[in-house]
Amino acid sequence: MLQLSFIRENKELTIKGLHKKRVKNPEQIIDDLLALDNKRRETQTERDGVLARSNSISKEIGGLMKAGKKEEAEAMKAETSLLKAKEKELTELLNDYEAKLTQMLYQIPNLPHETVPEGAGAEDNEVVFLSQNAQNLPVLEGNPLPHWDLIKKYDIIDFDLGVKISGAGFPVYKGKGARLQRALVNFFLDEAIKAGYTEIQPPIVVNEDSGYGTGQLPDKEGQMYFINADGLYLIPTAEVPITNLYRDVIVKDEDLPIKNVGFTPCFRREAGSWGAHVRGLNRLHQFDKVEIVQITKPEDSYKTHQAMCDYVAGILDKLELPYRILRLCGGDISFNAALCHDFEVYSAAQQRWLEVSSVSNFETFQANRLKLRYKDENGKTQLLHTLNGSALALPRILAALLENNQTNEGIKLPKIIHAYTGFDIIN
RNA sequence: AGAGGGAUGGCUGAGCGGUUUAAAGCGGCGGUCUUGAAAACCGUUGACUGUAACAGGUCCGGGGGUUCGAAUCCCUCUCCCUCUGCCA
Repeated sequence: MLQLSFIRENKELTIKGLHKKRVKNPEQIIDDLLALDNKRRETQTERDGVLARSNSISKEIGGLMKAGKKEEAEAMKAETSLLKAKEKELTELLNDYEAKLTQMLYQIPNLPHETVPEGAGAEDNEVVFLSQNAQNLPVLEGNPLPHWDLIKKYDIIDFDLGVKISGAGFPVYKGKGARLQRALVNFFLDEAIKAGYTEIQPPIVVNEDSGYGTGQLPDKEGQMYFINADGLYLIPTAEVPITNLYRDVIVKDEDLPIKNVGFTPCFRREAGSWGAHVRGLNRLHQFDKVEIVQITKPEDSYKTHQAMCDYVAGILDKLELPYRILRLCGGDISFNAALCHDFEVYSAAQQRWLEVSSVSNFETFQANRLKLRYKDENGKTQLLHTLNGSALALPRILAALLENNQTNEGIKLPKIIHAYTGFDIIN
């Protein structure tokens, strides 16, 4: 969430940013927020005065009791009952204001970076890069099959078996399908390690605090699977556990920047979507993903965002997949992000662009909730910036690899992965 | 899962109702001394809130209570350790 102090000091900037994010009537929202903030601070000042008086009386009573002046001490207790009542009333008021302020802040999205284009939705996203092999979109010869037919033809992924043991959206990977996915995971992890990331294997269930820390809660509660008996959530992305490692941490200067990578299954309930665009591997309840997470000083985060985008682009190049990079517009960018670049690969049989990665800079938006800080050169405690990106999400990469590389002989895999799979064709 | 013991500042650890505005040690930072370093000695050493700046307020695992006053007493939750049991 945004810092209240920032909003107080940058009211116009905040309102401008919220307009770009297509928030309705931000003037009213910010006015209400600041009015409540004023009331809160007045109340706190008043309560603190009452507490200060109570504290000093208690000390005096302590002194008198010690000196054996019991009667004088008793006399002083009279005032305290009044103070106590007042203090209780003011504290309740203060708690109420604070709860309301927090609720209001939870509803306010992050402000977009200046490079984020204006726009209402997906159609206004800006294509900032098109890979060489996507300049002319590949056209497949003969009767190309979409991946949901290819997986049946070669018997490498079975949705029906998944339905039998779990439900829709839980595919079973078999034989070369399973081996290809495992190979890709290893490839992605090795690449990240080469780029200086530290591999993390986090738990894939998290507690409520972690859900709040990275912003899945309170709003997106319905998106996560919840284990009622233990009060735990299945993670929707490795971002949640890996970023929450640093919740309530003041990071040492020499440990910055933090670069972590983790492979986990991801679980998403994603209720209510139907049709061809969610067929096959396009949208699942459980899927595998390798995620990169960085934590940087504020002045470094945009340079880091670029580096992370370059890194993801490099992997797609090695996989020889046609892709484009979109800079999401104000209306389409996620609630938490200040800047987000989506990577989409072209899946030639579906003739569709599939989102395979999303690289975001959250600036201090997550760090503020996480209380993730460092000491700047003046010794002052400051919020850090958090960033993350998929590198990469497996199912859609798999879909594109299968579709784009199909031939009459079988699916010919890109060279880079042969050493990982131990085979070069699925037939 | 049963029984018992714990949770205090970056770490170790005292405090068990009123100079605790948390002792002491270690570590960190600054200084004296030194050609430099070590040792020794001296000083310093958290977070949040609040203010123009002070002041003030909050924080001893979380929440609630008793009291004029709680790190200290009571209730409750969470987590950790030891023993027993179970187990990949």
